[in-house]
Formats: sequence, C-alpha cells, structure tokens
Amino acid sequence: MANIKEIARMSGVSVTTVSRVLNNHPYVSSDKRAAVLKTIEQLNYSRNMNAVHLITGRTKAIAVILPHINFFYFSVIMDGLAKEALLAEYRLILCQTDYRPEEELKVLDMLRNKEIDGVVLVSTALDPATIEEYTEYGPIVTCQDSGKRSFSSVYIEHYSAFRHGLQYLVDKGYRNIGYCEGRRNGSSSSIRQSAYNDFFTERGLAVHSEWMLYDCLTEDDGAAVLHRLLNMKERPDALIITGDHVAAGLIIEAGKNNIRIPEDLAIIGFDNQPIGRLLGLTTIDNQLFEMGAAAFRIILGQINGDVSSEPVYQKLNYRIIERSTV
Amino acid sequence: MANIKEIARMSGVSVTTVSRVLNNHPYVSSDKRAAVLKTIEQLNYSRNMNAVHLITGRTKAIAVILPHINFFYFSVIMDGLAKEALLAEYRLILCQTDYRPEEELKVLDMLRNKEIDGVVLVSTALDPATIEEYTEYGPIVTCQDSGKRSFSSVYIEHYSAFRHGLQYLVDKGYRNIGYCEGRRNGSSSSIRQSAYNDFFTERGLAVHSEWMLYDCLTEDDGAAVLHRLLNMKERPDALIITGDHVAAGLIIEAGKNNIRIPEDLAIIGFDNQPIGRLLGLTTIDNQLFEMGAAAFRIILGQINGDVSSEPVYQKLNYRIIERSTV
DNA sequence: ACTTGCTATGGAATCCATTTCATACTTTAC
DNA sequence: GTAAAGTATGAAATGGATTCCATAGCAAGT
Repeated sequence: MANIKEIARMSGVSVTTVSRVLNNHPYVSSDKRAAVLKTIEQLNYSRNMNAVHLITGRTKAIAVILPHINFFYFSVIMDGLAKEALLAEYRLILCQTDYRPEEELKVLDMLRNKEIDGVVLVSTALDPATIEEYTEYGPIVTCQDSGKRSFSSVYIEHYSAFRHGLQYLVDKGYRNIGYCEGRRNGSSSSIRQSAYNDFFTERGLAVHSEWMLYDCLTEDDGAAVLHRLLNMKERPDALIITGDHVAAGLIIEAGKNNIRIPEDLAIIGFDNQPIGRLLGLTTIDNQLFEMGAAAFRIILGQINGDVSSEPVYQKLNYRIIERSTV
Repeated sequence: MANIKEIARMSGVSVTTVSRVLNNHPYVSSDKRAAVLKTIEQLNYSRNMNAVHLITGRTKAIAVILPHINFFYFSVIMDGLAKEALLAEYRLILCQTDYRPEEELKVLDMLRNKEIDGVVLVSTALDPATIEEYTEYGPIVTCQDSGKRSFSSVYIEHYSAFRHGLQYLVDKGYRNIGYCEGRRNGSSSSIRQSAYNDFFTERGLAVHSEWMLYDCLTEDDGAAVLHRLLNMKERPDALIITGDHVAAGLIIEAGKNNIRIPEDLAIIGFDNQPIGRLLGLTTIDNQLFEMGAAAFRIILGQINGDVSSEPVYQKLNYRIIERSTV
C-alpha cells in the first residue's frame, strides 16, 4: 500500500506538501496540489487513520456503555447519540456490557489508552466515585443524575417525575397505588423507591411494600404482574410502571382476564413508547432521544473545549402525557 | 504521559523487554518482568493503543452499518453481534446511516483507512457490486442474501419464508391474502414481492395489487392499515405482515373497531417479537439474534484466517410459530 | 567435542502521518 | 524604500508501540 512518502516522491514534492493537500491547507500552489491529487488517484492512495490518531492524539470516536441495546429505553438514547454523531462525523463504539463492572472498566480504560475521545455511560453498574477516577483521561458523560461530580451528566429528575406520577394518580382519586420497577438496585430504581416511600409517609399513609413489584423488565413480566395482583388479598387500584412495554404486557393480559383499565386498575407508564400510544396508555415521557442527543453535544463540547472545561449537569424536563388508562 | 521508552529506561531494560512484558511473551526473566511491572505501576503507565494499531495494522474493531438502531429488527441483530464481540474482545462501531449511500461509503472507506478490521452491513442502500469494490480492503459480511459475491453473507431465504407463510394461510382456508411491507424498494422487499406475485400467478389466481400495502414500518402504520382495509370495497381475509410490531398495531386497532382476529381477519407476522407473543400472534421467526451472532463469527473467522479466506454464505432457518391469529 | 535448540536480551528498523521550524519569495503598507 | 505580512515549500522531529535480526549463555543430544 502506498503511503504519504511515496505520494510525495512520485509527485515531486515533500511529504509536508502532501499532508497539506490531504488536510486542505491553503498554502499549496494549485499546480502542486493538482500533481499530488493526481498521484493519489493513480495509486488509489488512502490515509492510514491509525497514524493520524497516533500523531494527533484524537480518534473522533466515543464509547457508549449500556447493558442491552435491544431495550426501547437504551436504543432510543442510542438513536439520539447516533444522530448527533453522524452530524459531527464521530464514531460511536457500542459497548454492551450487561452491567458487568469489569467490562465497563475495560471501556473506561480505552480512554486511558487513547483509543477514544470520550465515554458516555447510558446506564452503568459502576459507582460515581469509580467513574471519577477516569475523568483525568478524558470527558465522561452519564445519562443519569450522579450529583455534582467531576464528570458531566444529562438526566431527568426521577424523584420528582415519579412523585408527579403518584400525585397525578391521587388527583384522579386513586389511593391504593402500587409500583412496578425493573432492576432492584439500579441507581434510578432506588431514587424512585425513595420517592414512593416519601410520598406516602409524608401523607401519613402506610407504604404497602407488597405493592412494590420488582424485576419487571419485559412485556412478559408485565403480563405476570397481573397475576401477581390477582393473587393478592388486598389489591392496588392503580399502578405506576417504569416502562411502557411492561405496562403494555399488563394491559393486554388484563384484557384477557376481564380486568378493566382504568376502572379496575389505573395505569401510568414511563417512556412514551409507540406501543403505549396505541394502547392509550397514560405515560411520563422522559425525553430519551433528546437525552442521547444532549449527551453527545456535551461530550463533543468538552472534547473541543480548549480549556479543560468544567463538567456540565443538564436537566431535561419530563412531561405527563394524558391518555386513557388513568 | 509516560511511554514505553521511559518505562524501559527506568526499569533498566530495553523497550523490547518492556514490550514483551506487555504482551506476555515468555522469554523474560522474572526479575526483569517484576521490575517492569513495578515501573508501570509507579508511573501509572498505559499503552497508547493507536501506536499498537499503527504498527500491527489491526484495530480489533468492526463497523456495523444499519439504518436505525431503535427498530426491533436491527437492535436484536445488534444484540447478537454485541454478545459475540464482547466474548472476542472486539469493538463494534455502530454506524447508523439511515440508508444514506454516501454515509455508508464513508464507513466502507474506514476499511481502506485501516480504522477497522471488518464491516457488517445489517441492511444497506448500496448494491452488491459497489460493496464488492471494498472486499480487497478487508472482510465484509451482509445480513441479507446477496448471492455468491466476493463478500460473505448470513441470510434467511425470504422468498421461501414468505411463500411458506402464504401457504400456511392457504392451508388454513384463507384465499384473499394481503401483504404489508416496510420499505418499498428494500433488497428483501422486492424478494418478498416476487414471492407474493409468483405464489398467486402459479396458482392461476389474480394478484390483488391493492392488497400490497407498503410503508408499514411502525405500530401506528399497522393501526392505519386497518382503516385502509375498512375503506376497501373488496377486503382480504388474511394478511401477512413483515414485522410483528406492525401486526400488533393492527391487532390493537382491530380490537377497538370490533374486527375479530382471526375470524374477520387472519394475521401472520414476522420476527417473533415479545409484543407478538403477548398478543398470540402467529409469526415467522427469522432468527435475528442468531443472525447477528453468526455475522460476527464469520467476520472474525475471516480476520483471523491466515489465508485470504473464501467468502461464506450462511443460510439460517426460519420457523413458523403457530399461535392464534390464523 | 560439537552441533542443535532453547532462553534471554537489546539495537534498530518499521508503521505513517502531522507539525514545528526554517527559509525564501512576493505583496502590501506607510 | 523598507518594514511587515502573507504565500509557498521542505527537512526533520514527533507520536509510541512491535518485531526482525543479531548476539550470547547454557543445556541436551550424538
């Protein structure tokens, strides 16, 4: 394969001039530029980007850490990231690490190794303190509220969003409210859990811990929730569910079992998924696409920031979409 | 930042020895190895992978071209790719290019530029002849049947699968069969279209071109299909739909409009999505996860193949999953 | 005693582009 | 008419590893 030296030799110019042509530097006479371009054409020359990465210390690549790509939540954030990356001509390295800390650390090490210019942690098993150890190597952005850290974050206030959801149900007259959650120990799971506890204790009401249903990750889990409810002696009359696809599973299963929504059971979901709209599901939209896009813009800003820029903490606004399941 | 030279100097050994330690080469005495490791620890040294990529000519990275990540079809294939990539310690560069040929070509150019070791085209706007021009630069795998080309492919036989679906409907007594398709001019769209045409003309039956419904990509499109049907003076009594989520939209909308499934309208879908299972949707599973995993294994085999290995054409088997919408 | 083979080590070449610095010519400005 | 600014070009340093080749000590085989 031809390299820049050979192009230079064959064009009768120096390698510097070839590099200038390659990089559209203005100080090249038009005849030399033409000669270089002709040689490049002839030899079908193409730059070795690894050499460029080495000398420039940049790769125009960003790693994205997430547990599973084929979850609505993650794939929409990824879509937001990817749209911006395409515009900025950046590469996204998808690191699907299944919440395995050792794999996530490997990705952060890529930052030390200069393989990438930044890392976006969409959802992670690592604690913020561990992540902070890597901020010296390059910009890091998380898509969850991590407080004021040495890395940036884009987030919606799950505590507040969740309480809004509960308040909405209370306003509509529901008093016995249950709660479906995905992972038990996720960073935002625990925030929502406190929101749930606080909401009821503040009002002097009992917290029904048997109505806090965990491990609701899939449509099937949603369907199973219905049967969990049917087996309870005291049932909630409303449910707040983190993930419209889980709510969809529940709604469809309810239909099969003659449980009327919302008369027998009101439901509010999260994420504003297409399947939810179809089912008339009331939901809290937490701007997933925008979250991905914002995460990319922040990290790009930090990469291009001349000064070692301060971390950014960007809050996004959720909104309740009223439909007919409450 | 420290480099290998400095580590060598401080450890009192040559750079070669440091490199050997870094790469677990056996011919290093244990005392020198210990000295090197100690210095690495002290200086918090980390390899610059760009230098490694330059000298080795490999990057352990593979680009994946697809139009949209947040489609069930693509995200499941991506999941399959990602699982294998994690095992092999390879990076996946997600190139969401929205079927834009110029962007797809940029990705193929990464192969020339030595930024990546291979390319997987999950779904592409490029024609096979164009792709073939890049096979000299590295291994390429497509996830669609491209015939015997100079690049590899993993595929299911859409023609055959589609005809099986039609046959299944005919066997169940349906005669007026319509067809919902996503993109009008996709490579597998046209294959299915011929399957549809051939199936009926072979039997001496008329092909109802008004029953060939295009641009059915989302749940909402599926819902819209119902109303398209209701406005027809002559309606199909069965529908074959490429994508269970589209079928789901249709089924849910049918429920709202008192159209009974399968009595008034039988439906068979594709992809075996969770939402389909929930709805009891009869579907054709085309092994998306396995397709992604297989694509990765093939490309990895070609990267590691000492000889410039022959392209692989791997066929996967679809299967009909009988549920209750037919 | 001599060849062969294994272990251990380092020097130097190699991968390939960018960028700083130095030089020199040509305009423009005052 | 001369200083300053802009244009054009190239030599050489730089980024940071891997690996080929050469050398040498030592053990085993014949």
